[in-house]
Amino acid sequence: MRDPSSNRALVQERARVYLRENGSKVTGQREKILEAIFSSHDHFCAEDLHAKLKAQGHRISIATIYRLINELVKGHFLRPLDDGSERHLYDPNYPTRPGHYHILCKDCGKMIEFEDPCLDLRERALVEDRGFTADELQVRVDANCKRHHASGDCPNKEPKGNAMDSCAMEKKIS
Amino acid sequence: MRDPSSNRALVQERARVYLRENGSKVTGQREKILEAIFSSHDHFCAEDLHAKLKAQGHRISIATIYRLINELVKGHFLRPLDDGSERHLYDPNYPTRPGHYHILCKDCGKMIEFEDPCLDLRERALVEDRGFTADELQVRVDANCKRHHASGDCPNKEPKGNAMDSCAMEKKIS
DNA sequence: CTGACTGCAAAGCTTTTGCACGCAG
DNA sequence: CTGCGTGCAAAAGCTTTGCAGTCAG
Repeated sequence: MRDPSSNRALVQERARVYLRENGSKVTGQREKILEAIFSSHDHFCAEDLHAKLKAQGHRISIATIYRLINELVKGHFLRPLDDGSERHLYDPNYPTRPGHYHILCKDCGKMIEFEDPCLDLRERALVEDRGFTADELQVRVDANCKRHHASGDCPNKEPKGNAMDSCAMEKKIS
Repeated sequence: MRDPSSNRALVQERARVYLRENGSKVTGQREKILEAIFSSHDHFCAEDLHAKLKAQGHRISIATIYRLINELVKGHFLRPLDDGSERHLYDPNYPTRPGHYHILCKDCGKMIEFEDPCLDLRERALVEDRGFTADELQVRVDANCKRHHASGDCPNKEPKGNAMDSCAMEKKIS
C-alpha cells in the first residue's frame, strides 16, 4: 500500500545526489551499501549491513560502511534509533514515512512502527509553548504483547497495518 | 513545588531497601554513589558520577559505579536516557516524576523536561489498539530554542516550570 | 588528473569482567 | 563467618582514524 518499490529507487537516487552535492563520490561500494540499506525496511546496525553484504558476496570493509552511514545520517536519509542495546541502530524508513514512532516489544525485542498525526501535533504544540521549535520527534513505547501473554504465540500481524514484520522472525539479517 | 528534599531521602531509602531485598549489600561506597545520584536532578553518565565523587574526595572505582548504576536501572530507580551521544546517560527523576518527557535543545545540548497527561494517555491508547500493553513511554523532541535564535541568549527559565536548569550552564558536572 | 574512497590494522572510548582481598549482615 | 562488593587491570565491544594504494568525476 505505501512505499512501492519506485519509492525506494527514488530515495536511493536522492541519496546519490546528496552525496555528490556535498563533494562526496558515489563508488561501487557505496552503491552496494545503499542498495542493502534501502532494499529493506528493517532497522539495522553496521554489523548487520556488513553481514548482509558479505552474504551477497561483496567484500566491503566495515569502516567503509560506518563512513557512509554517518554521511547518510547527516543528510537525514537514516535516523538513529535507540532500542536500549549497545549497538547503534538505524531506521531507513524516515524518508518515506517521516512521522512514525516505535513500539519496542519487550517480549521479542522487535520494533513495531506506528503513526498518529494527533500525537505529532500535540507534541509540537507542547514544545512550542515552552519556547522551542520542534524538529524531529522521537517516541518509543516499551510494551508487552497482549496475545503473547495470553496464548504464548507472538503474532504481530499489524492490526492497523504497518511495514514491520512479526515477532517470530529473527531480529538479525544474518 | 514538586519533589521536596524529603522525597530525595525517601527515594534513597527505597533504593537501599530494594538492594537488600535483592540480595545486595549497601556498602559505604554505594551510599556515597546514591547520595551523588539523588542529590541532584541532573542527567549524568558514569564518568560524571566518578568525577563528582572524586571532587568530593571519595575514591570510588568506575567499575563500582557501573555495577551500581546497572542495579538501579533494573530496579527502576534510574531510567536510561538517549541524547544521541555515545555515552549512556541516566535520568534520576523518574521515581518522583514518572511521566515526564524530554526536549533536546539542539542549540545548547541540554535536555529540558516536560509533562503532559494527554500525551501519555494518547500514546497508551494507540499502543493498546495495536495489541500491546504499554509500560514505559519515552519521548524526545529535538528542537531549537526560539529566543536563542532571535536574540542569541539562551534563557531556559522554564515558561511552565520544570526541574531543569538553563542552557547557559555547563553540561558536565566536571 | 586530483581529490575523495577503500581496506587494513591500529587506536580510542565506554563498559564489562576476572581475581584476590575486604567488609556488610 | 560467608558471600557479595571493591579496586585494579585486562578484556571486550563498537566505532573511528591513519596510511598507502585506488578510483570516480
